[in-house]
Amino acid sequence: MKLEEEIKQYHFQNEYQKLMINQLFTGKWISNIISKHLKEFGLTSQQYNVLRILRGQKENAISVNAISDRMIDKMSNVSRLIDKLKAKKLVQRKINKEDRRQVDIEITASGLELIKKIEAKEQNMFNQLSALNETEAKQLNELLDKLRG
Amino acid sequence: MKLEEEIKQYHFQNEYQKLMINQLFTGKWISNIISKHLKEFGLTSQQYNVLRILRGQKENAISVNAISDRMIDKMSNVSRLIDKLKAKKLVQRKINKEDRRQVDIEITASGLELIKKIEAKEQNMFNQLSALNETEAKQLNELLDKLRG
DNA sequence: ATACATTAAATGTATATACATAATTTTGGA
DNA sequence: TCCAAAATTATGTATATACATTTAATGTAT
Repeated sequence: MKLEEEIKQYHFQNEYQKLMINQLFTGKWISNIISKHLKEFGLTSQQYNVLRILRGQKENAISVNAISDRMIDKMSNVSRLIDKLKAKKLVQRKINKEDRRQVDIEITASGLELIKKIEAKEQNMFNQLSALNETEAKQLNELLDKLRG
Repeated sequence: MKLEEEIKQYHFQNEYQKLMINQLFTGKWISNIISKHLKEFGLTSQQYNVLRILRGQKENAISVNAISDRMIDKMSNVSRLIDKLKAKKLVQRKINKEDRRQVDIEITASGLELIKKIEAKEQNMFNQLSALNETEAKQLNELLDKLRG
């Protein structure tokens, strides 16, 4: 639905104001799609993001800071996010021997399994974006990158 | 900066996965710009959104539900949002006489003043989007609308 | 070697949010 | 008319988030 109908606002100061609002709205829209998808697996989108980052590191454990650097939403308290994942036995902590301030995090076998299960149903999620064809999706990606300068 | 650098992820399953991530990232980016701008005025972006909706209604008070319908982020508890605005004397509540379930909300004079102050500095915020020219901004708006179907 | 600054992670705390439930009023059908 | 369903707003509660502070380890300049 057009933004105007979604929020019942039919006039904007300029194209940039509309863009801000549209971007906020669409970000929230995507975020809801993802949250719903992850709900049946008991994960938040932040937690899933961390799990995927850890998997991307293969065998190498990675510091809390490095996780934060790679997150889509660079929130301040990755520590507590790790707590949650650890409680579910999806990750484990290891003190780094070279720098004992640093705590390295590693995904567990059951963490890897969970990601697989989630990915098996992921196509359903992508299908919700199919109003755009691939060329348009690419074009949108480029405009978003450019927007952020 | 390109998404790849921002989150240090250089491979995506497909253009749609990248789009989801890019959209989340950019939504958060905009949201931060707005929050920072509003911080000096002591408002959250949700509160500001409500104030602007109320101003848009001119003289007419408007129900809590109608506010929710018009919000960018259609959150469940507008009631408590109104509490906060009322505590700052930016809005007031009025029981509707035709339907006593309904509570109509009205912006106060000082609410209107505050919006004016905020808007006076708004151009600074739009300037942060100036990496896109107006044609591109329009194109982006169209793609976002189309994405949501 | 010591003092001071910096870094990494964790914690405290206030506020925000999601989601379920309640309280009140209105609506609409038997 | 009366009663169940729906609508509207408010509240309870658990969790998430933002932001400041703390703790511990390391780096650096003298």
